[in-house]
Amino acid sequence: MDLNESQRQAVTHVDGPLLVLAGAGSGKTRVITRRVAYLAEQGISPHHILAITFTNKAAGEMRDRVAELACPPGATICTFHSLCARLLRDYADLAGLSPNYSIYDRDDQLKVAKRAIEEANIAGSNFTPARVHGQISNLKNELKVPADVLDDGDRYIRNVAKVYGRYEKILAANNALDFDDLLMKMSFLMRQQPDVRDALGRRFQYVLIDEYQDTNHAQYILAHGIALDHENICATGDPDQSIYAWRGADINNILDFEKDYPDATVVRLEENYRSVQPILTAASTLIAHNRMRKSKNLFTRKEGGEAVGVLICDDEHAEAREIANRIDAYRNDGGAYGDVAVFYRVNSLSRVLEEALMKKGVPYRIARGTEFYNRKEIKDMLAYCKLLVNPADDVSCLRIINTPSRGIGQTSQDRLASYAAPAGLCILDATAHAEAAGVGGASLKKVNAFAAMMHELAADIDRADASVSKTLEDIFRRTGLEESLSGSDEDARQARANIEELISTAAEFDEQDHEDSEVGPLAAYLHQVALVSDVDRLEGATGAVTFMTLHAAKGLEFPVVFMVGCEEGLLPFQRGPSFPGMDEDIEKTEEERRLAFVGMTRSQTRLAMSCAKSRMVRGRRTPQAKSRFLDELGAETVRVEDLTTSMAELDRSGGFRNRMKRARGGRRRGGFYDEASQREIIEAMDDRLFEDGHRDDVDEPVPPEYAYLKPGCMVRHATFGTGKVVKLSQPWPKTRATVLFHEFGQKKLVLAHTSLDVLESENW
DNA sequence: GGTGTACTCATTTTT
DNA sequence: TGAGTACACC
Repeated sequence: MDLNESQRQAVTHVDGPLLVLAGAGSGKTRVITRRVAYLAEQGISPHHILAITFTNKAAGEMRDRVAELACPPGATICTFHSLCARLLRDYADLAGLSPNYSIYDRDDQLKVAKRAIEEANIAGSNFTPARVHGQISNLKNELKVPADVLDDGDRYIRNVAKVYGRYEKILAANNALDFDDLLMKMSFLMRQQPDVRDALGRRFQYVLIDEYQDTNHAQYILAHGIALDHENICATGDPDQSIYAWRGADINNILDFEKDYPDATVVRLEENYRSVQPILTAASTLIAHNRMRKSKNLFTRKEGGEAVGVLICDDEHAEAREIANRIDAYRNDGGAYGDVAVFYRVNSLSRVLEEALMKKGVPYRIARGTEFYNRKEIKDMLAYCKLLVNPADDVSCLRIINTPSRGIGQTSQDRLASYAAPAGLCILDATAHAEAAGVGGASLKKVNAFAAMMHELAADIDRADASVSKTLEDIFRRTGLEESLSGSDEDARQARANIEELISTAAEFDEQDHEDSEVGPLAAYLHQVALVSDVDRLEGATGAVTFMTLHAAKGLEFPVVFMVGCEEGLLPFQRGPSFPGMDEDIEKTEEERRLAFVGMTRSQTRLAMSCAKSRMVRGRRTPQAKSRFLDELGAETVRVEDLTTSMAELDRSGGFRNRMKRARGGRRRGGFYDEASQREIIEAMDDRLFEDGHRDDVDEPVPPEYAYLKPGCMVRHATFGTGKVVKLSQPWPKTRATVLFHEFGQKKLVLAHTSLDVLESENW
């Protein structure tokens, strides 16, 4: 067997609780997949095996790898959320739900939170939907209902409890669940219905949970509930990689596993197959500074390897330039761009890096979860589906009642809503009583037409032969979405392509068999889609440098890694001011240290960590101190390179910036061009500034970079990346431009909000 | 529905 | 600084 001794031990352990403490890069995934196959070889029906992961991506990979091991199919390999979604459909009656419930995504959840705040009549900057929703989410993860915190000592929490109560009422009225509900309702169901728990225990006789260090309380209860009788529970994870406490993950779940199961077998996977010695030593030395952990002795047999670089730079621009140069050099030495990753603590650090790489012509990609399913046209389509499956879903109803616009304006919507509420109707029902609701004139006809259309669509779905893809096609055509997107502009083209893609994923879904008899295929499809984000898309070698946050890096590996912004305040992250001697939250700092550890242990052969002595933070140049973590790496395996020059500060704070600023009437941004290209721009444009760039209406020169913004220019936007200007909505001076971005289709950008950098223009 | 402007707020985000 | 948003106005 191609396993080391401890891996073998973990794989071949069959009955009873097992804790696998899997160090970074120790072959954990291999152990889990082999273990599933091994259990099957021992004559255990795969039907009785449940493997739970945190992401669909991980679940998919595990399924593939188990299949490769010639394991008979039938094991349940899925995420906590998808497991619960399925069980709640099966047990809908017992859970007091209707199985066609909608699953609300983050946007929908925030809409509900917003309404709940309004209804609870609580205002204040502490009560933003996002914030309150976060609190509610945490409470749900702890399996707390509003009543549990209604008498809390903290007034803020008491108010949150009020909103939480309203929030739950709204969800219930819409027959909808949020992500946390899936876990919470299922936990409650198991608690209240011993029969359900027994049945699940009998069905899933072997339970495996991956990334156990990131489980929250609800997930803990679920896993242990299922395993209550047989105790065949195998938890794998690494406490040193627990980085989601802020989202409710409880590191004590893994630290206390042996208390929960005193008989547990504990296996430590300590041989690292990923990193060279200096990287592993530095990372281990760093993490040894944490007190809340199980000590581990990671080792590697990989010989050699360079010392970990610690780069000290003048500022973020110097840092970015240095990294760009090194990536360039690596490539010239025969390396591939795709080998390289750059990690940062916060997304905002990516900008300067992007600029530097772009200037060097180094291709890069940013790993963000900007999902396919977040696009407007996709969400519109799915909202129609949700509404058809679940007419009570007012959030979806309001989303599409006037999309595409069909003359049902805010007023009519309000009338329908206020008619529906006291009558206990949903809004879709209310459209059948539009006249009674006070909708009159032209709007009345429009509402009636909408009601009739939805009625017809619903009737068609009920026909037995309706496949999901066919339903989607019908919706696209008959709701007028197709017509509204029939234009020839890039926006519409992209939207149509996206919808085609959606329909083909639905066709794939149609191909699979689903035993789900509780609900129709459309409902099952919606539940699946709601729980899929496409981080899966970040795959394969692309020949580009990869940028991502430290959080996003978990589970990945790269030959070459740069970690930027290793400065106090950024890593460890701290909001607000701090000073020596100030009380610190040790647990938070330890999580930050784990985050640094995760980042470092992603790298296979080369690792450089950089810091800058000064950095722009929220529009202010701020002196930065290097991260304490850099001092905790141990001196032997680290090579410090001081790249600071006394000249640098002078260059940038010098007269040129001010000149730019004055030329721009004291507004707009700066800091993108290096001095040489800035001079070039100014010189090229000095005599044309008046002609092209002077605003007649305002006695103020136009910012030079915008004066030359024309169709064909390459531009860069902080959120969307680089793109090409398709058109300006009117000739300059203007405030809006349409830009074609490779990944995001066409976006209208408001230049008055200073969101663009012009990269190159034929006019220069 | 498009446009301009004034305001406020600023981690990480597997589902 | 800069981006999203709320709102007023056409």
